[in-house]
Amino acid sequence: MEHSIAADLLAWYDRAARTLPWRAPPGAAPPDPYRVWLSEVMLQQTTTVHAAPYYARFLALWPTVEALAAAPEAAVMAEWAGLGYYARARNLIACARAVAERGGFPDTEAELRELPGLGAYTAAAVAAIAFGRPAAAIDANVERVVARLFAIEEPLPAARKAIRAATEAIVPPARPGDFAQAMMDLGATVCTPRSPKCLLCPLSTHCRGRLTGDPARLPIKAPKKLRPLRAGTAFWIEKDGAVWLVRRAGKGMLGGMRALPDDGWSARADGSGEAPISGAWRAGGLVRHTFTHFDLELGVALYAGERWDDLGEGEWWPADEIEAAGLPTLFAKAARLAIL
DNA sequence: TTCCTGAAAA
DNA sequence: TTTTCAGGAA
Repeated sequence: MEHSIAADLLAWYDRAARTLPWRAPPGAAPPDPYRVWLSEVMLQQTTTVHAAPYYARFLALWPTVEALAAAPEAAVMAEWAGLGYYARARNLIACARAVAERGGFPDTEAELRELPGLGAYTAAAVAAIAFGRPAAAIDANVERVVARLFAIEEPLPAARKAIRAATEAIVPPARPGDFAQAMMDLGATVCTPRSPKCLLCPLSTHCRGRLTGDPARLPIKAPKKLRPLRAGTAFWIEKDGAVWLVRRAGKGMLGGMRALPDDGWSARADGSGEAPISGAWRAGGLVRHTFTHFDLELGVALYAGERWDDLGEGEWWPADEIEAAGLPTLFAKAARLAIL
């Protein structure tokens, strides 16, 4: 009974698999582990459409894990700009260096799990896709598919144990990598969050959620809490066509990224409003930006004074090449306002 | 609990 | 236009 779920899913995958830049066709030899790992890290909390151009650029710049390990940190962070969750980029570098050091990727789920930036999901995905291990790669797509398939009524996150057990029971010994990718494709294209296309689903005859009449309500999620609104200011300081940029602290919000100087706003408190240098300022507009756990209203202040000493650590960057600075989206928005 | 962003829905 | 939502690691 259970084994036919995998068989039906794989038969569907053989004709309906999405073609993605990092993926081997169904049944083909697995791609280079480096490519599998790079794509999976980029796909953490990120859609395939958004990640694809980043994947192509990274691969062109750094075709091997050794090349990435040898890359300057600042260059990697700048290439990551706009993808979000910048701890992933810091972990990417640390992981590349660890892997280069030990002479290649380990080929078991447990060893992969030890590397920086590889949690339960990514370790299982790389083990299955790159090394053919029968590991259960459970991302949000798989969670949704399995919760519906077995009509798991318990709300998330408590349901994770039951979902894991159910998933492990249907992972096939043959083609576990294709199985993992098929589950993700099914979740992304058929068993979608809002209006699942049950009529097109290769698993509809197995699906107990469908018998309840309304599979779309699964998985049940715990209610989310509302986001506070914070206020802050970013400072645009220009001199002879160049802008003053700083490097943010290595950890925390937008950690390690190039940025405009600001007044210290955070998730927990508004900024002080204090400018990094004294002199006249004029208003450059307001940027609204939403983070996971708070909304931010960032005022942009434009320097109108004429004393540029006492700026501290930072660098002058040509204002007309600000796109190339690798600013995270929040500051890219602020820069766009300032340049108008 | 702390980390971002862009697409989709309202 | 504004709001909601999708998507894992530490």
